[in-house]
Parts: sequence; C-alpha cells; structure tokens
Amino acid sequence: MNENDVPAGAIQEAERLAARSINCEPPGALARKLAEGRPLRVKLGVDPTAPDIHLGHTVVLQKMREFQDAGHTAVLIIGDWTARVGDPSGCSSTRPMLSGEEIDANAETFRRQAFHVLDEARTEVRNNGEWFAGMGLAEVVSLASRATVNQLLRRNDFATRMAEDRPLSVLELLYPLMQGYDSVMVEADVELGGTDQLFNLMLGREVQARYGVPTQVCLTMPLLVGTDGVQKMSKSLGNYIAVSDPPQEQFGKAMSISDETMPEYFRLLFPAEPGPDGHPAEAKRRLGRLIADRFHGPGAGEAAERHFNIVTRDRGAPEEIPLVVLAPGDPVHLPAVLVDHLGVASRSEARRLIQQGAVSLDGEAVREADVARARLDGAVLKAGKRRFARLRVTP
RNA sequence: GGGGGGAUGCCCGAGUGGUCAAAGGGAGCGGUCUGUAAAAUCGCCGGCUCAGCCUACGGAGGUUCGAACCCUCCUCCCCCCA
Repeated sequence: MNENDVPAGAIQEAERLAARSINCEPPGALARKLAEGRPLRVKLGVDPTAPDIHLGHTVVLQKMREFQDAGHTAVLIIGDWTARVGDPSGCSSTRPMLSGEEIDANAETFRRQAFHVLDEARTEVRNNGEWFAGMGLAEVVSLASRATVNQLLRRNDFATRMAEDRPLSVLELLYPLMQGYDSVMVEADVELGGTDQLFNLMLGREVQARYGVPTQVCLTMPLLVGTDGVQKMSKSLGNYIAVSDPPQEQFGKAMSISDETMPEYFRLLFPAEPGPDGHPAEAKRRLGRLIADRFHGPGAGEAAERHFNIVTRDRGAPEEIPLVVLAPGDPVHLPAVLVDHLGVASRSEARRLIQQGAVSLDGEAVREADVARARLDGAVLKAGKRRFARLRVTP
C-alpha cells in the first residue's frame, strides 16, 4: 500500500496508539498495518528472571492493554527458554542463568500479576520453550544464518564490550536472534518493549524478513525511573513499587518519590488522569491513592492514606496491629521478639535499635533488652518507624 | 603455549605480620529537620542474652607466640606476548 493510500482514520489511530512512545519504527508502518482493518497481533516478550512485576513493567503492559481495548490481539511471550540464556540488555556483563524451577515459578507469578493490567480473556500467552525446547542443531544453524555478526555488533553495549575487550558470549549474541524468532513464530505485527529493547525489536524485523514473513512495527516505551529518582525502576536496585506490594506500602513509596520524578509517574502510569498540580505533597497523595486503587481495588487508596496519616504523619499506632502471643519466660528478651515477630534482621540489629531508642512500648522508649513480663501484656511494641505488634502474655 | 596482575564486609575500595570486625565512599537503618520531597545534620551499620565470645578478608593446607597480610597447592577473573 502506498503512503498516500493510507486513510486518515488509520493515521490518527496510529498516532493515538503510539502516544507516549519513544520509538514507533519504521515511520508510517503502524498506520499501514491498521489500514488493513484486521486485529493486529501485538507481542510483548518477558523474561521470567524477576519474580515480581513492578510499575516499570506496567508502563509497557498498559500500552498493550490499549491495543487490546482497540480490538487487537495481545500475545504475551514468557521467555522461559530464553531466560536460560540471560538477556544482556543494559548489562555490562553476562547474567547468570536460572534454574528451571526458578523460571517456572517466576513465570507463573508474572502471568498472574500481568493480568492486573491486561485483559486475560483477550491475551494469548505463549512460552517460547514451545518452539525452542525441541529445536535441533540444523534449525539453530538455520536461524543463525538469518543475521550477520556485523548487524549484531551494531548494538551499543555489544560494541562497547568488544571495544573494551570485555567478554561477550556467543550465547548473548544469539539472544536477539531468538527474540526475533519468537516474532516469526507468533506472526507479530507489532512488538512492544522498553526503549532499551529497540535494538532487539528492530533485529526482529530483520529475522522476520529473512524468514519471508511480514515484518513487525517496533514500539518502545520510556523506562520508568525508580523511587530513587535516578536509575530505572528495577527489582535488583530495590527502587521499585511492586504490583503485589500491600496498598499501604505502595502509598508510602509513592510519597517518598522526589518532586522532580513525580510528574513522570503521572504521565506514564495515569495518562488519562489530570497531571500533578498544587502542592507536590498533595499530588503525591493522589498518586499514591491511584496506585493503590489500581492494584487493590477502589477504596484501597483511601484506606492506605488513612493508615499513612496515622502511622507516618501522626506517628501513632495503626488501626490493625498483628497480635503476638509471647512464649513463656520472664523476663522477656526483646531482641528475640523483635526478630521473630517484627521483621528485624538479627538480634544484634534489634539491640542496636533499642540502644538508639527506636524501640518503644506503648509509646515509651525501651532502654534494656530484657523486660519484665508483667509490663508487656496488652502493650504495643514498636520498632523503628512502622513495625508494630500488640503483645499478649500466655496465661 | 609464555609472561604479568587480581579475588577484602550488601556494592565500590584501602590495608601487605600484631594496635584489624578491617580506613574511606555508596547503599541501608535509627535520630534531628520536614511534605516519608530535596538539601542538611548526628549516630548505627558481621553474629551471639554482648565489658566477653564466635565467625570473617576466593578455597585447602603450611610458616609463626600471632596472618587479610608470608609460603604451597587449587578455583575463578583480567592484562600483555605468541
């Protein structure tokens, strides 16, 4: 179809679907696909390397949901097989491979959590082990013939590693090819990803072309910056808000985002909502409510905010405190209780908290490790800012 | 195939026979401040019912009154020459 034959409606629709994206390559391709008037097959590949999905993942998932809502088919590929290779994207060195059990468990978690955003009924989930597990050497060689090393080395981090003479395994070189093969197998019309995926997505087009099938549109989304406001959100950096985090935690983490990064959260996560305005702290409260509501249902945000007000703003005890029944013994050794029931890392750590006055009983700082049993019944034990337990002494 | 360098606490990184549970920085935690923002500031930051003890400087042995530091072997990483 000629550029000029694309109906204006398709061009508009393409623009709408590409909203907020960083790349939509090649130019005009999405509109041409849309002009064909059939549901497009929109692919997203995920590596089940981290068990939990976080807000960063949801940016791309939401884009996929937009396609679903426009009547297109979402194809979610779980890279159960490719996870064994280790995606070198953005990494300066080779990632460790995962065991089969880990991968399976992660994949299952990912599936479950992805459907917080995607419409399960309209999502096709595929494991790429489906076609890779039984692949013979002949087929591997055939796949390898579809791209040149020159093409692969155009990728920045590969080129850098070559230049600096750091190791770059053949396995890693193979990875983009495998990802491209996924596209061939599911007949992808569009592949989504973060901006760091652009190279792999584009190479997918190359692979598709060499297999003689239609090539995909590559649509990439911005990477959400983490709660530290510096690096991209990632599990391993610990700067993430997980989909599975309890609402109070999501709200709290939202409040701790820096003022500068907050607008980006609104823009990428809640494009339909009005952006931040007024006092930044108020805007963040709204952000926190929106996040908690999205993943825990309407009302979760307000409850989380109440909890926040009581515990963090007013430094009080929350509405609901887990009850802890103390084991026999008098006096009671507090470090043990703190470790067993309040999530303190070690007894030494607990001692330090006590020394620093961070442990209190009914609001009164405790200064010694051993406390008379009689003093504890019914008391609220607090460690640090927000760890609580109501104590009960066995009769 | 030959020659050289390196492996230290969550991460980076000093330390080259006792004063080392190991400088410094980052991360983290706890205070002050405050909007759980930023910035600033003080303290903590291996374990243990803790003035003491135990475990730790890639692994295994050895020398020594005493080793992260010296020796031997092993594993892994990096560099240079071919």
